[in-house]
Amino acid sequence: MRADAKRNRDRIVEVAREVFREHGYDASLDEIAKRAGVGAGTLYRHFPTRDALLDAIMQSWVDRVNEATEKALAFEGEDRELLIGWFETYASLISLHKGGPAKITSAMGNPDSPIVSKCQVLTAASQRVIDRLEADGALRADVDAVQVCQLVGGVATVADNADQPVSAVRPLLEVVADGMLR
Amino acid sequence: MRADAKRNRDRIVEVAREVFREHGYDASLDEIAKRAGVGAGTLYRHFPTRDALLDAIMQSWVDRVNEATEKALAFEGEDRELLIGWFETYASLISLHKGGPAKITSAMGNPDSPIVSKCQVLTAASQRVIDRLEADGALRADVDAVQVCQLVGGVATVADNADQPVSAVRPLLEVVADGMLR
DNA sequence: ACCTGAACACCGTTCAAGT
DNA sequence: ACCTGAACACCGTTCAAGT
Repeated sequence: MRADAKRNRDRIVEVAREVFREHGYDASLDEIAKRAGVGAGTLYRHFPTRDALLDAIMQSWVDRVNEATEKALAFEGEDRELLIGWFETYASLISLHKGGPAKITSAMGNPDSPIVSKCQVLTAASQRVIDRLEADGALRADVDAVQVCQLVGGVATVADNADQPVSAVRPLLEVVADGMLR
Repeated sequence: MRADAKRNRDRIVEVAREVFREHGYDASLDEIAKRAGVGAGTLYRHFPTRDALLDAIMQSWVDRVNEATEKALAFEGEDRELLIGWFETYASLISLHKGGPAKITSAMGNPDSPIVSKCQVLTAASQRVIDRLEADGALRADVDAVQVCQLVGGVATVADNADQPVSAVRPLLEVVADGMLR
């Protein structure tokens, strides 16, 4: 890739992150191009779809997911608290910007989504939490990681749609946790 | 209201119901006007916002909610089955068209929403189911109707976003039910 | 009083011309 | 090889003119 192409690409991703945070996932791509100082065609050349741009944005976000997972697993205390804590972390992680929770959760379990690899990072993280609880014998046998991601994603979507912080839906997360635990 | 105005209004609602079912809640309002055989301005005169049109569509839908509630309450069997059955019914009721679950669920508990009255119909219905279960002593004390609507609405939104039928998310509804029951 | 539809604004997407 | 930005298409919304 040519140096100027790489520079443009990086700049677009950086600006997109900013604009998505400000205006949500439905933000104007034209504004992103303008703020990045490139023509509209350049944006489309690098990212043929809106989702491709989202995928690029989430590249650096993977590190944060892994960090948060380690932190959750290091928690020493009651299983219920661990689980609810992870739910809150998970919900926050997918609340990158308005429209994010719905976008990510609907991609969950869909192998054709342009952001599959990012969903896998999330399901893998949830799987690790589940494994830890399963080892404690604290879990009902029939829950899998994708279901957990969908459920918590659904709750996060509720909060996002209502323009409320994740903390506002904590009672819902507690119900979900209780439904999963023995 | 003049006779021709009423005729136009009714026609718009009827067509909107059809078009929303076909193309989801984001369908083009222009297409609705065209199919209804009215000018774009006429649609805007009767329904200044997209939500006002949705509210009108849901007018007749209220009867269906009440019917379904009676049917759910008439169920004789285990509490768990009753609750899961109601969840499935609820999820189907708010899946009027693509985008419906998110729209309705985000309006839940927001007094300024243009479709508040419709949300109240839903929460009242859920409250009746909750009351029945509470009388049986089957419920955890700390669940209210709005929370139930939000949780089940969140699950319905997951199904809707992934273009899947309500039946596909039944395992998630079971987890929610188990979280609510003693 | 109500309706029509042209006009405007806005945004996504493409592509010919330029470097 | 990559970029630009004008051009096109599409849709929401308004409003002057018509009945």
